[in-house]
Amino acid sequence: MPELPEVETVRTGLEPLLRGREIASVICHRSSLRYPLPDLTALVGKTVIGVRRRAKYLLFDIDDGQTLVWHLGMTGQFHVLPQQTQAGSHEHVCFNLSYGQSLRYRDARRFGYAGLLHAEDFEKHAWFAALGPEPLSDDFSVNHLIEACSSRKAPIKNVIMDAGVVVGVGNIYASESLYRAGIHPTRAAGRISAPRLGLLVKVIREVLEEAIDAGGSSISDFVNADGKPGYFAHSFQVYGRHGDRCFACDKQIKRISQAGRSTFYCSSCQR
DNA sequence: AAATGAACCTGTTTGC
DNA sequence: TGCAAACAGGTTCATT
Repeated sequence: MPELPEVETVRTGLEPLLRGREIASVICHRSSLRYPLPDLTALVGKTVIGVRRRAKYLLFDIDDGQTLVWHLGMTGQFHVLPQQTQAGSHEHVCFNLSYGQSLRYRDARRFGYAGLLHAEDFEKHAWFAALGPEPLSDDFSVNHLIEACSSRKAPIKNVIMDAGVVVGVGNIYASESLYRAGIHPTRAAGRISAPRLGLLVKVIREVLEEAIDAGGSSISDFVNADGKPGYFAHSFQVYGRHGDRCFACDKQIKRISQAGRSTFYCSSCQR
């Protein structure tokens, strides 16, 4: 389900609903998702003091100095519902909160995972230690991308999806960004000029910011904490449009497979 | 070293 | 229509 804009949309929706809420009880319907779940009952009686995001991870800061780290995988969703609401299908965890509401985690494919880490050094954990910069921060500079691409023979699409290079760019926004930058997705990263990589940095930022402003992209089932879909899918130029015409040049959008993922591009506009 | 493919799961779409 | 194969927003691990 989620790339960076979708996770950020979830974070924005959850933060005001959770900040200052005490966790009254926890109901766990299974002991493991992708990995075994941490002991979530340790959170009973604790208070959520904030919700942050790093890469595609949600970070629930707890008042005892711990951070509940949660990755949504492909189909993970968080919803805030009244406590009396029946558990939905594929609902694996329910946190009952003060003031009669509950935070529910639902995840059909169960690729999501969670951990309970110490807030002050969570970035040393294996999930975070090798991550590259946030794409919307100044650390994701033109020089950083030039450095990461230099002498690399891998296709540029694979490089911008490499979380060690830059985080948060998933399969949708990789295709959309390369289209906007006019760069062919199979081009070797090390054979792209510095000005073109500079343009790529700029458009990755633009695409992600526009998607966040639109509340994310809902392809089949992405919804935010209020159960509302995002609208950025209406803005796709290439993703999922294979066989249809390019809005710019009228040629057919192509679909290929790279590293096991579908890539969409225009062979005329992207070189 | 770096790149591909499989694996983890279930639900939905596509194609014969 | 019905069934099976293909495919889906992510990440990690094993195998070239």
